[in-house]
Amino acid sequence: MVKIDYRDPRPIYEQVVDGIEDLALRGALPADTQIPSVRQLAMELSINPNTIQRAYAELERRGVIYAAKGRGNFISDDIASLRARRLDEIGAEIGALAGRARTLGATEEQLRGWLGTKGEDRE
Amino acid sequence: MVKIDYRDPRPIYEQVVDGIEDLALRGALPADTQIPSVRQLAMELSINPNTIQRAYAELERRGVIYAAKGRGNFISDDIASLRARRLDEIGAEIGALAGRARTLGATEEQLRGWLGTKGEDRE
Amino acid sequence: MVKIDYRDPRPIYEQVVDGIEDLALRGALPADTQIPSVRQLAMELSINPNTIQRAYAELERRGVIYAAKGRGNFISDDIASLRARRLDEIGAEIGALAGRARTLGATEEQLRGWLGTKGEDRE
Amino acid sequence: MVKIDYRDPRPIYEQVVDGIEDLALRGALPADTQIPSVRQLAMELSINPNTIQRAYAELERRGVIYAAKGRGNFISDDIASLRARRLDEIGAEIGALAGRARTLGATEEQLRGWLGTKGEDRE
DNA sequence: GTGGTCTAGACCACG
DNA sequence: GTGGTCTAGACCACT
Repeated sequence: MVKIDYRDPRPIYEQVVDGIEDLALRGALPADTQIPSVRQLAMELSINPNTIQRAYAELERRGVIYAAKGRGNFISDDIASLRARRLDEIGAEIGALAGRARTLGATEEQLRGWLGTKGEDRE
Repeated sequence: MVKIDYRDPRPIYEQVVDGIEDLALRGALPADTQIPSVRQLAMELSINPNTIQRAYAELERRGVIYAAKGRGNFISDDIASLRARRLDEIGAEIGALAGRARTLGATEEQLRGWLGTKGEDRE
Repeated sequence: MVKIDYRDPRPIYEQVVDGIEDLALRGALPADTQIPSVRQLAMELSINPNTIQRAYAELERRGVIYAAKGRGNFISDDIASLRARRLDEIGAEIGALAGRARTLGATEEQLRGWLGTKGEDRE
Repeated sequence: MVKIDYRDPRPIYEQVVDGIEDLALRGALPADTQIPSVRQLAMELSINPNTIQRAYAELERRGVIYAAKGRGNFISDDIASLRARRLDEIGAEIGALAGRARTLGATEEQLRGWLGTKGEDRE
């Protein structure tokens, strides 16, 4: 489901949140898919259940999953709008970075180069 | 010299570091310019001197300033290489974000749009 | 873990940094080993926790350890490259001292003698 | 006489001490040579006379110069022993560094290489 | 419990 | 006056 890297400086709950959100936004987990229960995922990852609980709460707050009492947690069915929102955020970040780069003297050519091209895996 | 935003989630010392580094990298503070003393800036910003001290220590570690006991802190020369390094970092970040955006289905047109154009201030 | 010498003119936090870095570089602390918590080591050495905190921050900056909020501090893997870098630094220092010694009239024989021989502990 | 580098992290008085000691030990200033008065050197270097005063006091303490009241300061006539002592110190430092390098896995060949060879200017 | 940030106040070395 | 170190004690985020 998700991999935890203990050397990652990010808190564990955040790694869980990001991992599941990523799967959902990329479509790897279709709408209404049930995700593991808190206890189950906690066991799987050898992590304190409180940590998973917190991650799920955050995912629900973000609208990525919804909880059905007594039945479990499920991927939200409105992933499209979440994806759009996320893209907006990324766009804003890129815009801010580009502005800062220009301030420091970056050329337009450099900027376009950093963006990479489709097919190339820049990350 | 620098503005502190208490709503900013970043720690205060980091805001100070980024603020002064920005001024230095943009060339607003020429080489060997003396920057405010620890105590003075602390008073100006109504911040504990230790916090400023920590910020200045980080700036010295980064090579942005150099400190001399009993004399004060000064902008380093060789800002050029720091600027180049910083631009590389920004480039890598933009590349990573662009890659992630493509994964989520962003079009090349969107990406170019986010980059903005010279003169436009996207942030 | 580390010994503090109050007659040593070096600041305490630096003695802690050097002590732990030494253990890590020599391989006495394998990768991913957890080191004492800030508070625990502070108590052990009868030192203020802030001082230990500062030492650990420096160690993290140097890549000797990595920290995870709420979990603790751990020895970094990739100690090998740190060791190589450290050896380069020592080599440069020795070279500089040797040059200075020659300026003051040291003979090549003296220099070789100072270097000592394997097995002999010169310090 | 001596050059002050304001970017040098060493305190100014130490730069003066080291500079003059260096000249004396290398023989550039023969025994009993008169060195500039406190005021004169202070003016020359645009430095606070107190700072020069402190440097001269340290030089006298080290036996590099001697003060003749009312007549000025002069290079000591027993430079030879000072030089020998200084070489001993350097030797000890090199020995310590070599020991540490061995602990980190340096080979004897590396050590000899760092020492450099006569004629080569390693510093 | 863990690490990280901040404040307050003290002391030292340097100019 | 300057920067640098240390202590004491508080608060926050994370597990």
